[in-house]
Amino acid sequence: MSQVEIVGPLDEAVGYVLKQAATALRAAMDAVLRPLKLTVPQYACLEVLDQRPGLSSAELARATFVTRQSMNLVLRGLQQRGLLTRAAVAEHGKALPTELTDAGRAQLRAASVAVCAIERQMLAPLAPNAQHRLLADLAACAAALSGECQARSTEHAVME
Amino acid sequence: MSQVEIVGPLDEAVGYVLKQAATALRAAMDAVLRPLKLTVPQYACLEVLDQRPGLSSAELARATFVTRQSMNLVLRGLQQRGLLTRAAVAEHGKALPTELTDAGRAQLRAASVAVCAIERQMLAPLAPNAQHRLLADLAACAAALSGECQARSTEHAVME
DNA sequence: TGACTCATGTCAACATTCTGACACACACTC
DNA sequence: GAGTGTGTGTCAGAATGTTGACATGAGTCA
Repeated sequence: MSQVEIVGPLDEAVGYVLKQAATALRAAMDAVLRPLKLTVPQYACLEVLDQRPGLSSAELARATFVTRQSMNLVLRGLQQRGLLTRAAVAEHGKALPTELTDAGRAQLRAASVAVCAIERQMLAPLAPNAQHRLLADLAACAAALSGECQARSTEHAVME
Repeated sequence: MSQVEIVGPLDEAVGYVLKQAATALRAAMDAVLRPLKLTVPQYACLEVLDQRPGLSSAELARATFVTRQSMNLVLRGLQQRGLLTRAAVAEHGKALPTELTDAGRAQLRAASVAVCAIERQMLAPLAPNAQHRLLADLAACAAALSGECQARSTEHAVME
């Protein structure tokens, strides 16, 4: 029985530390977003929508790692508060393009400042180059897991 | 407008990529644990308990990033399946020490092998030294967030 | 001793998210 | 044109996790 198959101490397991970091980030974001009356999924929705206006609910859901059904509730809440608008009728297929309102953009701006502060706090112990490295490594890890389903051709690492 | 306060493209936001990696890992773990009739929280519970026998439900909850109440349900399910035992009476305070049974250890062994395979797949694109660096960087990020939160809310940080 | 604080286990109510299911709209093939 | 496949929006139910609350046991300090 080789040691490779045994999980070492938890602090040395990447999965555990990844979960720890994600949990801490989630809690911190939740704390700073609460005064703005925004949940993390709501903020994520606004952020994605600001960068990619016109996205449908289903596309938004994939971008924020939730189901279409959950995103639908999020959108409904944000729409009622006047932070975004959805087309009443579909131009193409059944997808209803969604866009931020001015109020939504203003709210997002405030939230974005708060969240950026959290990110800076999180990355404070790391040098700038280490921060970029972390970003690239995490992206590679995510791709290595999710990419397995569709393409196994990633035999070689793509460096940019 | 200063660029510092604006979240850049999502792919360059550490929080976003962190969430992406955590979600992918969670989904992959869920897939390999399902045949073993284990959920991710259940596996996490077994893993922690194996490394630190005798932990109470509350301690277990903190170690696996859930509430005491949730952990209680997890423990109840695992206990009914004979994978762990809880002391009927508390020796000290109200804490009920928990330990794995032989069946629990066997189940954990199988799960651990599967999860380790996932971790290796996730880390495959990274060189060994990059893997250790990622581990350390993530730990530093988590500490930078949770340490600050604790210090601000309770005024005194408990370091061990 | 008594009051206080802290941690634990547990109950109940609540919120959030997911799974399963259905109908609809478009693109493609035959 | 008819059939098929994919993507989308939506409803309902279930599972999951959380917050709030309470009683209990142990330690601390006046």
